[in-house]
Amino acid sequence: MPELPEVENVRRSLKRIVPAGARSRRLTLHRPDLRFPFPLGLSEKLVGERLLDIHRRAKYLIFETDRFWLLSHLGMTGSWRELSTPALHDHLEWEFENGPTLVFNDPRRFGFVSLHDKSRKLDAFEALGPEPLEEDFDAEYLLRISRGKLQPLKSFLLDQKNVAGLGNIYVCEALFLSGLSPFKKARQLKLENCRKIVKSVRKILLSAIDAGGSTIRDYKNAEGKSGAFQNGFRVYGRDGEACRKCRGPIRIRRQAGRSTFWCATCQK
DNA sequence: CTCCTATCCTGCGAGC
DNA sequence: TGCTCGCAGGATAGGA
Repeated sequence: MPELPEVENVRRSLKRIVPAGARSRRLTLHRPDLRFPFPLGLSEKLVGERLLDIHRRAKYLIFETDRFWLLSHLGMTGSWRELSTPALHDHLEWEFENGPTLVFNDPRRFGFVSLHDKSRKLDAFEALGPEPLEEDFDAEYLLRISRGKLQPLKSFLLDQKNVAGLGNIYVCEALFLSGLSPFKKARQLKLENCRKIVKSVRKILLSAIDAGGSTIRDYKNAEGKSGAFQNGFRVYGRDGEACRKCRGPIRIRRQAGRSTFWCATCQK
């Protein structure tokens, strides 16, 4: 479900729901695990902790409390919301004193949460590449890490250790904007191509964040608001339809287990 | 190494 | 209408 723009919108909406410094009263689990078992002693450890801030790294939400980092990955169908009516697949409830109760819901259970002591080094993100909206994601970096790689651009940009936060939708959209084929080999990239990619990725992500993310089926932020960026898709989910630029057909092909959408005329 | 496949799980739309 | 099939926004272990 959620790529960087959706997670960023979830983060912002969660911050509007829970007042900074709200004290954790109780955390309830409705099953032992999601993708992984819930951390040992999760509920006990978080009681009395204040929620100081909510951050994002790649597609991870990071709840910062007095003593812990609580990481939440949404997988494909994970969502946070303020509890009003209980629903099927509500797995975790987090109550705050004089405040709301947050609920994590995840039908497919590909999501997970993990708990990390702030006094220890956080190594959960060590394998992740740079944030695509930060300065260290630039053309020189892309050129350097793409040397010798036979991998097609699509898989190269989906790989979280190259750049962290892109998923299937935004890679397809960014590649269309860059005019580069998803099947081009990474090692064939020239510096100029890398500039195009960096610029396109940034532009797509910023527009998508602004639009509240993309709602294909069921994505909503924590306040229940859907995204609107799906209305601006140039290629994703548009196979058989006319390219908005050249009027040729948008095509779809299976690539590394995922659907790739592209325009064979506009992307070389 | 590098790259692809299968896998975890539920829900839904297409096609019969 | 009801069934089966394939696919879905992610990540990763394992095999070629």
